[in-house]
Amino acid sequence: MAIERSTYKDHVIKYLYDGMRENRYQAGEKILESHLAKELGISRAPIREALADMVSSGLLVYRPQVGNFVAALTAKEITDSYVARGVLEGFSVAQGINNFTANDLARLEEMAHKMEIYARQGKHKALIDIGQQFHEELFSHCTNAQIVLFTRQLSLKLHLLFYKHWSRVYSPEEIRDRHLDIINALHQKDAVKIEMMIRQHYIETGQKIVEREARL
Amino acid sequence: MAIERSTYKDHVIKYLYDGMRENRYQAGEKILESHLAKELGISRAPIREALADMVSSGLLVYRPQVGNFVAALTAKEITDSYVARGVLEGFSVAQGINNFTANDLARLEEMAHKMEIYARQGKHKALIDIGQQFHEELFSHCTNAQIVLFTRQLSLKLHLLFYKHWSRVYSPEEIRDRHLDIINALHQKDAVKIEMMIRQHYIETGQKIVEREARL
DNA sequence: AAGGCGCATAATGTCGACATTCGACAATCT
DNA sequence: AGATTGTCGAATGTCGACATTATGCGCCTT
Repeated sequence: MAIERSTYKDHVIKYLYDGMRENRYQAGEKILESHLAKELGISRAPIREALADMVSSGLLVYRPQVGNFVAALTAKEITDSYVARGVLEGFSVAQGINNFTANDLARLEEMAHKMEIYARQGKHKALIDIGQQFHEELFSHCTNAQIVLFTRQLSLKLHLLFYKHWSRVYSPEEIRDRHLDIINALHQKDAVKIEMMIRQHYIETGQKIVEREARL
Repeated sequence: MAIERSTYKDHVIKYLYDGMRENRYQAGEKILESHLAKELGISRAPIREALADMVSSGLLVYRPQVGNFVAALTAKEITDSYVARGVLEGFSVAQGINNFTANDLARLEEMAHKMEIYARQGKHKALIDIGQQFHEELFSHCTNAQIVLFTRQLSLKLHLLFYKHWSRVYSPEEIRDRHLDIINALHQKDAVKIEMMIRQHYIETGQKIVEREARL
């Protein structure tokens, strides 16, 4: 498979992202540099850079002198990651709470209803996409670039590793209500309340996902 | 300068850390791969890996096709980083609040007093070292590996970029009291209180550091 | 048969060289 | 003079090959 121009590293990263989204890699699987190099028709140098990048975002795990492996999180690590996401996104939204316009809130509400519909129809892919958008919209109103960076990093990691579970741990009504609760708190402009609500939201979601993983 | 054995990347990282600690690099300065390669007597490959690693921890900034530069944070970015640190370390300590033994608390108290002494004596290096230890001790009782990881990353970044300011923005008494306040809250085992106290602590410190930077 | 040792294989770590791109300076034009 | 363009040097991006190390298999020993 050929790749166009500009720096190869980003192409490799995108290639691996897509691969994970399409389930072409299993948790714990080893990623061989030379295989990727052959697949993409480039040398190992940019491959290595891409892998190192994904290690730093937690999608891969690196063992010196051994190689890179698709992250295989333990139950505790899954819980921890969701808690961390809750802490970060909770603060993000609270910090940016005054930057939401009426228009923003209306759009969020619409998304919540769309999510319910997609959930009922079993359109998991569409549901997951909107879910991503919803939360990206939530925390991107935060003006603290450092927090947004961490939040987005965790968002990506959890998305790629657990997206397939997320859409199945809540009923359509639960999905709608949980998101509407957040929107209501946004209307009230209560920073403390929304921080703790979102934190709690992710803690619960993490627990459900761990339970679901255990069952498989 | 020769380097021993095992993977070179870590040596390069340590070399750059030390260089930053010893003020051999200025904010915004470009890091030339070939210079480092010559200095260390190795090829550019491990250098590039080390630089990429430091980019991911925020110590360097990377511009494609141009190079790596020592991070030069704007006032807003400094503020943001300290706020982020406060959010993360605040949660860390709150989460691990029940893991502190009486012994731990006694050690922390001793550190606080040592810090006051060093501050009075103008022993900035020793003061800074104990300060690092104090906070490492604080957040490392947290069992959430993900949060600890982020916290430690920010801790390192802020340390290397601003350590020289930190020891000068508070009086010896302030340093002692601010840390004793934290220890008192730890005794009370009030998770919410300590989370917000530490968060506030870093927000204030960030502001002071920004003010001090502006004056130079 | 079980366990450990050593070798073969294949992957990662590192290297030096080449290709490509950026940034600065000089020459030219308006 | 100021701005624009062309050129050149130097740094990054990429490559292919070599050095080194981990892992698995087979043989040997007990």
